[in-house]
Amino acid sequence: MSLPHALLTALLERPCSGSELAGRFDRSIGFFWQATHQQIYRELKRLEELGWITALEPEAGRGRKRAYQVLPAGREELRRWTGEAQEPKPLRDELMVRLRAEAVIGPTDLVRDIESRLAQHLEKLALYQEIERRDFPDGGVTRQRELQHLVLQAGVMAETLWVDFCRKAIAVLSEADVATH
Amino acid sequence: MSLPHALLTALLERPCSGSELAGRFDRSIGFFWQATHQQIYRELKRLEELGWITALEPEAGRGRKRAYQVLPAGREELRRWTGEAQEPKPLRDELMVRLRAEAVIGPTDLVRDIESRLAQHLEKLALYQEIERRDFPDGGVTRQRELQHLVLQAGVMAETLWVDFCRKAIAVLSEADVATH
DNA sequence: CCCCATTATGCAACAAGTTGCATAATAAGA
DNA sequence: TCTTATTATGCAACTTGTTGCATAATGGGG
Repeated sequence: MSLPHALLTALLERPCSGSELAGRFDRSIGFFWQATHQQIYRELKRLEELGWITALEPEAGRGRKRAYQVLPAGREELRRWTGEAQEPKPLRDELMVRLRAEAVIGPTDLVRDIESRLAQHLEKLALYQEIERRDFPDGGVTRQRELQHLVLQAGVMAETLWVDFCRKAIAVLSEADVATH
Repeated sequence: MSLPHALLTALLERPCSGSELAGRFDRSIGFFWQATHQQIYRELKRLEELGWITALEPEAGRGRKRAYQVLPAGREELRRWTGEAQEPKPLRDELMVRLRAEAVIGPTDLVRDIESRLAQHLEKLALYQEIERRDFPDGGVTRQRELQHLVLQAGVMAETLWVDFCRKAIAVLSEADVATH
């Protein structure tokens, strides 16, 4: 159960409409949580029924766009959920299955895909580092800023890990399969 | 669509029964892919209907345990899937949402949960490193072994990342919230 | 042999993610 | 002003993961 809480977080950061949320989940929030517009609308309806959020009147001149804001009960639910104990989620990535599969069936086109992934991860790493420079030149002045920076750092660390791992994988996959290697 | 392929991989590594698969998904395969026994049985039935695997006769003296093995069509499907291009899956972890939530609502018990997580990740890291020492003392002699080692290394890298990250998070979360900090 | 505990298999309901499709409202361009 | 493109909202079907529950077979102990 995280999409509702991600929505509550996003709306507490800034009240906005369903479609703006969809945009934010495609971009900034999407760096650490993803959701489709169908999901978002589905969930907004639920959150409203639970009394955790409320819809504001559409702004003048913006006839249809309906902004949502978090109610006290929603804020309290987010506080509860944030502080509760949760199990870490184990690693789970198709790439691991595919590497194990190649180990047993022999060479496939997997190395080409990993080369493409390497490029993508390098690109994303550069983007995160650029965002870091732009948004957090001094790290973070308030606790809030520091925490936001921390989440971005998680992205940097993850992309760095994938870059390293792709390089390792390409090295192994590119070797000729010599029996007494 | 990865569970079917994870099952094909596991069965190619070693034909076995549904319950043995469940055990393997709780342990070794479970380090990089997880599945419940309900899922496994559901999927085995599907794979059999697709003609990708076949059930062997129960072994003598093992009246009920039914082993499965992969058919040529299943092997070919696994080869196809392994080599196809796939998008990397972006980072997606509740902990990031919770950190962002705490940034906006203020202090919660999150730091306690992260301390507990740190211990869990350290423990798992130690376990993976022990497995690495035991199973791959020389890295890997064949391509197959090298690829298996590589997947284990991914686990080591991931746990190392989480240990580092938890430490960073604890440091930030433990600071008193001073405005002009 | 009998009884109880454990194991192997599997149905079912629900939640959450994914994809397709749709309508109405609004904005932009001619 | 009219037409077309874009945007905002949202229903629906399906897949995959999660959890509860169940039965029958097998194993172990008394």
